[in-house]
Amino acid sequence: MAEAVAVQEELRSRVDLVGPGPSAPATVAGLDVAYAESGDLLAAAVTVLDTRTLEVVDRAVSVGRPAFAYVPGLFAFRELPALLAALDRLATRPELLVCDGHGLAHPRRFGLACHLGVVTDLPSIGVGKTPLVGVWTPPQAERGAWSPLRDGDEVVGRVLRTRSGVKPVFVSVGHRVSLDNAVAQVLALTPRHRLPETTRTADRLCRDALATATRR
DNA sequence: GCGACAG
DNA sequence: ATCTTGTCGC
Repeated sequence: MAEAVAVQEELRSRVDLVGPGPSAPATVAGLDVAYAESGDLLAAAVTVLDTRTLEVVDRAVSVGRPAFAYVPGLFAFRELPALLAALDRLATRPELLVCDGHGLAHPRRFGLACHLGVVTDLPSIGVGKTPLVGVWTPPQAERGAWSPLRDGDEVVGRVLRTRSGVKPVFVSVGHRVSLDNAVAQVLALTPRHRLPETTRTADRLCRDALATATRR
């Protein structure tokens, strides 16, 4: 487990925090993982959406075993293998990865989104539903409002309101994307729901894959 | 020492 | 993450 931390400290030097990343990507990928109640089986899914129509144009899944125990801060080691396997099965090359979890908003500034970005060398961002690190003040109630997510004296992300009057999401940079662009991409992916269409479609796909794998 | 703690 | 019912609102 100490080795995992060492790996993060080593790889974090490869993170590109400047970006700014694609301003108008043609395709964006969503990644998510579902677990069986038994906890010994999981399904990872990647869906690639056409950013203009938000329709799924490519998809891939990977069923396997959790590669690591769930430890906050080392979360990537648990899902990364399966997610990479799913990414390898994609027929297309997405221009941006939208991860279900954090990027820089991590105790060592190397969350899942950073890890996935560095390993694939693809632009990536993290969109978390709940915080891992940082303090913030609630953003205004209107969609698009945000407030900085601060950890110590660093701004590690933004608390973004994707739907008026609904609980905000936590956006942070993963790799090769600027924070401004990360927020712009998330808003483009949330025309009607709190979570990006990318994570919603990936979530449905991995749940279906898990159900299929379980009943066999 | 006692909590908090992505999914 | 997963286990869970009804309910309020667009």
